[in-house]
Amino acid sequence: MSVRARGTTRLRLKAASAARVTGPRFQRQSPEERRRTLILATIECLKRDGHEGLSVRNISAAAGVSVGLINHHFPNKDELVAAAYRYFNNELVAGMLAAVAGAADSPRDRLRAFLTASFSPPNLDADVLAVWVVFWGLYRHSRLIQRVHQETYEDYVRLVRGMLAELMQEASNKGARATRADLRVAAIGLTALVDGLWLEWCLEPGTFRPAEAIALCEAWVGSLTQHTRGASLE
Amino acid sequence: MSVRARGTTRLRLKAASAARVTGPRFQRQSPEERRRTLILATIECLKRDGHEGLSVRNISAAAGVSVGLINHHFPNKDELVAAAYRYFNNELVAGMLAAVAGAADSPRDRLRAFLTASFSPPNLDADVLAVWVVFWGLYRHSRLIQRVHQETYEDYVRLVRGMLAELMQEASNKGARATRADLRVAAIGLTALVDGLWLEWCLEPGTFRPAEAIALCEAWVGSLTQHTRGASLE
DNA sequence: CATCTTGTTGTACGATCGTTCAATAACGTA
DNA sequence: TACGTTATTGAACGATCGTACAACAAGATG
Repeated sequence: MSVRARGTTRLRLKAASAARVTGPRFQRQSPEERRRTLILATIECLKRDGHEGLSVRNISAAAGVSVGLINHHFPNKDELVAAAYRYFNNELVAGMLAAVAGAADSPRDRLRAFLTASFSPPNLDADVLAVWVVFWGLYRHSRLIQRVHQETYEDYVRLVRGMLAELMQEASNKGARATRADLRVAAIGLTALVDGLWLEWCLEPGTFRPAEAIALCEAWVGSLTQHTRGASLE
Repeated sequence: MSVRARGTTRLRLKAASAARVTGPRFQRQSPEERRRTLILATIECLKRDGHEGLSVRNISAAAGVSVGLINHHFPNKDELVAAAYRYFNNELVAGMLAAVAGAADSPRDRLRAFLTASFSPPNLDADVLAVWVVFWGLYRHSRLIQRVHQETYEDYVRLVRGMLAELMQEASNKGARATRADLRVAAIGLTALVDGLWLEWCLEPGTFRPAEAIALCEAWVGSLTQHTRGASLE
């Protein structure tokens, strides 16, 4: 935070505050820039202080702006939080898509890339869990949050189902019999396993290593595609 | 809430409020009773309003008492919340232990009873999830909550590991080879799968039926005990 | 019936919350 | 350089928060 040195040290006539040598007291930014700054500050506060950190004063301080600016760029605090939730969701999905897209061209490699990304930073982080937990707590009572969830979670589900469909298609070519019902149950199970392991690790990082979680998930998928039948009772 | 009719309608001399015909305005209770009432009211508020419901005025209103009474039975609000968390945890574990104890005398039946209890009311409930989420959110920043978690979660882990140990012992008698490392990984995996499915169902109850979740878990345990080796890479 | 203990009430206080709004000033534009 | 737009500030507001505390009264005790 260096003192900004302007080219011309102008003499203010109206506000003749004694000896003004510093430059402008703040920088104007475009609404898009400022909104993004505030969103990032919100997530930062969420990571640091959890639900308690969600105050306009806390957030504005983290963003380095005044309290009033929040209500200038967002109609109210809930909208800012919802925007932060959307950003957080989009970042997760984008990271997953990128990880999968960067993997080798094999269903098994794509799954491994997905799992590796799931159990690596920045996702595998207690701070990140703290942020999610706060959003989950808001979910039931905020229509805004519900809408954002619905819009963003869809992409995640599509990714998981797509990967499993590839794998089961491959297994099917080798003689195994995999139905559409199996795919549905498999997606539910894999999601649950990943989420549960991720939750467990974030809450108590010492109990197992990320590599074990990945192996566990791969074994689970393997047990699905290896046998003729999966888990469903019907 | 009927008007309490006392045997003798006594005439108050000091507080000569006009025409006092009602009985006592409140009932004194033992500290244990009152503490329990306040704890139940806290959980009720948590279910109804989530984190927002955690105010002394909201809680005291739900308990039918005045605001000040909370600080008479608890040193501060955080202690009340921690007590509610302890109660909530103990209820869960007690319910699980009872379900398992009431099952037939077979490892497989005990596991099924455990899973059935996990995916049935009162555990399988969006309201209950909302309560858990709030507690999770408090976990990182409250030493009280951390201590309660540590003390109560231990019992749950012991139960899960005990059931899996039985099952793997049984499988071992039938020729399968199961190591202690497998047991550890199995406990981690089963816990994650149960938690993940439970979370998934509470968030979106329409996507699958509780019976499917049970079948999924049983198939997972089956794939562990059936084969010679589990999931670990080492 | 008088007395004592203490569970209970309800007000008051200071802190902090989200939001409003008039004043200010940064910076593009003419 | 002068002007206009508007991003930005910061004080002020009412509401609500957790807690403290003096007064009250319910119920046990003699």
